[in-house]
Amino acid sequence: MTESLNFIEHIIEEDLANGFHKEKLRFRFPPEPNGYLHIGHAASICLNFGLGEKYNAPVNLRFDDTNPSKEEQEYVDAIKRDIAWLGFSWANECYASDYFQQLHDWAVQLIKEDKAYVDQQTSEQIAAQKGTPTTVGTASPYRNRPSSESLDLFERMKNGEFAAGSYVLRAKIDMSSPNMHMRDPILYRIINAHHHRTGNKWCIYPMYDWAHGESDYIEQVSHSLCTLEFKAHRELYDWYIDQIYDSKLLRPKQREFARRNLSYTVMSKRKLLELVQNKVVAGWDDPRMPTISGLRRRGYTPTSIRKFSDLAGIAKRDNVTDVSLLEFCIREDLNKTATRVMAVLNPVKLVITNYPEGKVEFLEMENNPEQPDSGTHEVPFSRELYIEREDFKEDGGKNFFRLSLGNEVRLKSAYFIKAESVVKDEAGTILEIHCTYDPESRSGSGSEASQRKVKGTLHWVSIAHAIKAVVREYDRLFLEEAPDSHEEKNFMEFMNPNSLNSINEAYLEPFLANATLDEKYQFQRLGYFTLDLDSSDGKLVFNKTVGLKDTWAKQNTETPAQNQPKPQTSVQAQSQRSALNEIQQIGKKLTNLSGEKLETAMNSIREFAEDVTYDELEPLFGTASKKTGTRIGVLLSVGVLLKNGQVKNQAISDFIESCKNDENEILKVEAEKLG
RNA sequence: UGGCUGAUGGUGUAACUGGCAACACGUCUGAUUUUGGUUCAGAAGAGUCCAGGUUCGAGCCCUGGUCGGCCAACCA
Repeated sequence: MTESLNFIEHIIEEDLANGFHKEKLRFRFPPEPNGYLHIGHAASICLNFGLGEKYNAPVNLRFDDTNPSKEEQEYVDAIKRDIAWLGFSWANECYASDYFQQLHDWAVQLIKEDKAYVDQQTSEQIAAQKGTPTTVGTASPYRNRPSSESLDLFERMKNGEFAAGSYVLRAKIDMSSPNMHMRDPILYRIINAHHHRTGNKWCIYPMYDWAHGESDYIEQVSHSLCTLEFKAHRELYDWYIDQIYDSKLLRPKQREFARRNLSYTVMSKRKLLELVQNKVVAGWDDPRMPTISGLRRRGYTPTSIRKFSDLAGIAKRDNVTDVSLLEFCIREDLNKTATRVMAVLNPVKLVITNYPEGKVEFLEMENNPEQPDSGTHEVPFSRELYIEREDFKEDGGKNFFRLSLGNEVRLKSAYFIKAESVVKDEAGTILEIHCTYDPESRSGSGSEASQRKVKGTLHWVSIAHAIKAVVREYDRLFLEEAPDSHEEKNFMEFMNPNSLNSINEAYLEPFLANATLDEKYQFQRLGYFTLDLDSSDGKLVFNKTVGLKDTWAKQNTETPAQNQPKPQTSVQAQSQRSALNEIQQIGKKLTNLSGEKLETAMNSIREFAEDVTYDELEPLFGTASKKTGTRIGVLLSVGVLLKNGQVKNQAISDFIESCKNDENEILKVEAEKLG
């Protein structure tokens, strides 16, 4: 199979073609142990480890532990657990902190070469001298301090003689560089905190840029892949390596890709931490969190997450991937592997009046129809059952395939029943449904009666045998597709208040008394569920991973079609593009529309046209005749201009005339209107 | 006002040296079905951000724009 390559693979292939030895390929995944991994990290993990598998190259797991004030062993452990769970194994477990001595020695070398100096200004002073992206910086008064003096001060920094914040070591590069990162970046700062690995051995710690590239070099990583926001760091990354580079060794190269965003959630450790700390969620592994541990607890499988990363791909542009793709991946996996069981979440009592009281039958049910070898298990059947309240309507109507009075349905793996009557309380709520069953129709009996075709098949549990459980259903955490893309609003404002729905008394078939944390279940007709950590002996708690695809629910709710162009109604969207641009955009789609949608589109063009000047519009009179939509947009705008007092000059007349002769009906009609 | 970077169906990605814009999700039909699931068959949906240019031919090359993202932590 010849898969198409992503742009990183193209880079590697090109390097290989240019003589780079395949055996020297080496990658790394470099998390900072300051939080839990999320689905965005999974993209990076799958990229790096996937490359390792593809080229049979080692992949290191390297903890970027250069800031002890934010990092903890707990995070190190969680990160290792998550990567291993995803099914990847790293060649070496590395830590930036392993290289502290080497990094220090190289820093001393830089000072001796007059490429670094100790600064003793406040961070405010240093920031002020840094300039802005549009104005150059100014030199620190300590920039030309003799290197012997810097050497002495750096040694004393290391020995703990100075307070935190009083001294830093800076690289001497270029205070007027257009790249802010090159304006004498800080190499070392003093932090008096306990480091989770080096303890109190050090009180000076290297900054990210100084540690990262050099660590790549030490480990001889060939391709150092990171996200787009580090693009501006690349120049510095290269500068640092230049200072210590030995041409006999491999020189790492940094390349950047776009981070993966998921709709209806946030994907930054800082924001996820905020959710945890504000107790909006129960913890890093809350099943609503986009963390690997959250998804695991929710019931996602490693296969599904790797598949998702595979399908979503990797590129350089900003993106928001729809969660429906993730949901597709987990459904696909679970459909093949989940054990089918029956559970009723919102029960109503069903009495089979012609079934003997006290009788119990144990019926066979397939564990998984997708896997013929998966066997069967027994389900008890009796006179009184629970079915789903939504599965009964006294008068269902034509499109209602479930149970209604006088109507026959099949009970899954059991018998056909026909509803005869209902018992209600004073408020009209149904308390019991009374029905009769056909004794000849038992599933699997092979009888003629058992092979009848009916539209509906319902799931059920026997009341006397059912076990109770808590079932937690989850909805998206945010109501907004991209909650953190609004500059003027905090992402917390978009929280979905109903993201958790806990059902305290759901009824499960007794088979589930032996449910395990590893096993995945399909509650038939409802969705995929998995046991939660909160379960204990006698108290079962299930998480709903994802629902089954539900075309019935879709029919009932008038959800707006998702495959239509989004109406550009937001003020923000409109103000960001010029009116003319909007007209062109709408115009393009015009020839695909008809009826009401066409009217709406044409009207919005007319609205935008109010903000367009003749001078802007005129160049478009020459628009190629095959671009009919654009020409209609231009013509409509001309109409508005004329209405507002624009004089009809020769150019306009010519344009209108050419539209009249066009093949397109709309164009002709609109042109006629303008004379 | 600067530097860097990106723009391809509703969404995410492809398209090697310029050659019929492809795949997946999603959407919509129909068939099958003891899950309104699955499976199978099919459909709709893009003038590749805009305007020029080069070329027999441009998503790709050139020129000029537009719009988005990133960059001024002793964070990573």
